[in-house]
Amino acid sequence: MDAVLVVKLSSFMKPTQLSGVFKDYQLRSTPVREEILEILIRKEMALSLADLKPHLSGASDRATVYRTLKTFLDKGIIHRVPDGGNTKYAVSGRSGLSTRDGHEHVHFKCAQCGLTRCLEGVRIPEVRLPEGYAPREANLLVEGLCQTCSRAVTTLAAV
Amino acid sequence: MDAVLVVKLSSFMKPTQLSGVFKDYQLRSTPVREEILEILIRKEMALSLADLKPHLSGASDRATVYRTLKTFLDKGIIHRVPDGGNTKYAVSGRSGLSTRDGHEHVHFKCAQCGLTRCLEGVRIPEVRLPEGYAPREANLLVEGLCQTCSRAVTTLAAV
DNA sequence: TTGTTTTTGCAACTGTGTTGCAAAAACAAA
DNA sequence: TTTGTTTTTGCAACACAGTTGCAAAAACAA
Ligand SMILES: [Mn+2]
Ligand SMILES: [Mn+2]
Ligand SMILES: [Zn+2]
Ligand SMILES: [Zn+2]
Repeated sequence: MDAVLVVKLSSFMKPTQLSGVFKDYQLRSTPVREEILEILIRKEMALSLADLKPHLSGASDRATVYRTLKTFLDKGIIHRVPDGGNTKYAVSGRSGLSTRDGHEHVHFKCAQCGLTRCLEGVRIPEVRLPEGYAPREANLLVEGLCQTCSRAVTTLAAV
Repeated sequence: MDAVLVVKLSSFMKPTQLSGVFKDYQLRSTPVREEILEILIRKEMALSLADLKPHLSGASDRATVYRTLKTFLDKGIIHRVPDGGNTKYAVSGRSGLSTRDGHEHVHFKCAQCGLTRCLEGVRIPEVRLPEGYAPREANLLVEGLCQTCSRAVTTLAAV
């Protein structure tokens, strides 16, 4: 881990600009990497391998995808989003700050539609631990209904 | 889910008393169930199937163990403890309250020794979510050094 | 274009968690 | 204690996650 480079990954970024990102991280620019990173950027949600697969253009091996994700993790391009099911992955914020950099945000999983999102604006509150515990990082997953699904419920109730 | 029965499961409970617990939950008392429950009670930490296995007296099928855990979950005897790795399980507090009952406590995973514990006294703080999100439950995992391991570090530094 | 280094695909493997089914065990009732 | 019913267990098979060794292919720097 060396990347002090703060690269902004936004969904407004053109495919052409993406290959430049890899140079910054000293990674070779390959079709698989570009495709995976683009999917993770466009879909603004955390994706598991299974979620990712249908978006991948046919030919790319599972092992390669896993290796790609691991590489992105190592470089801090993406972060893990544990949501109870299989591990999901999301790009490390528009700010370019990974979880390890202390930018620890809350994750929200919708019980209805199943989508998991980074709530980048919501910090994990401090907790007071018993004597002797030395915390280093924290992960807070909130489950419930997302905006879309809770609106649906409200609308339904109003009818 | 029906159990309003609040059964206290403590590590001071004798094996004989355990079989009584099952009756309260309308479960048949079997060797496998008694053994698994006893292990979960004695070890005061969250255990995965892999953690559990070496403590089981030889003959008990993986499928049976999983089914037993699921049964215990359904009855609220134990709760899931997601700690990033495989799912772990821990008895639902001395108070007999499961996570679903609103007694949501923090879990701590030690980066050194790998043990994951329920911090039953530490509640998960409320978080203010963006408009529209309707939270139902929350899970907070803190990683760092546990009491034992952080003490070891301190001691080492003092030498 | 060439040579070096990295990445990919394939295959094989470990481990988790689930399910159908028939035999065995638990229990309630006689 | 025996019997009959219901639940639990073990086995086998399965689907899927995630990892690794290795040789071929692709990326890149010179
Ligand atoms: Mn996130
Ligand atoms: Mn717990
Ligand atoms: Zn939703
Ligand atoms: Zn420790």
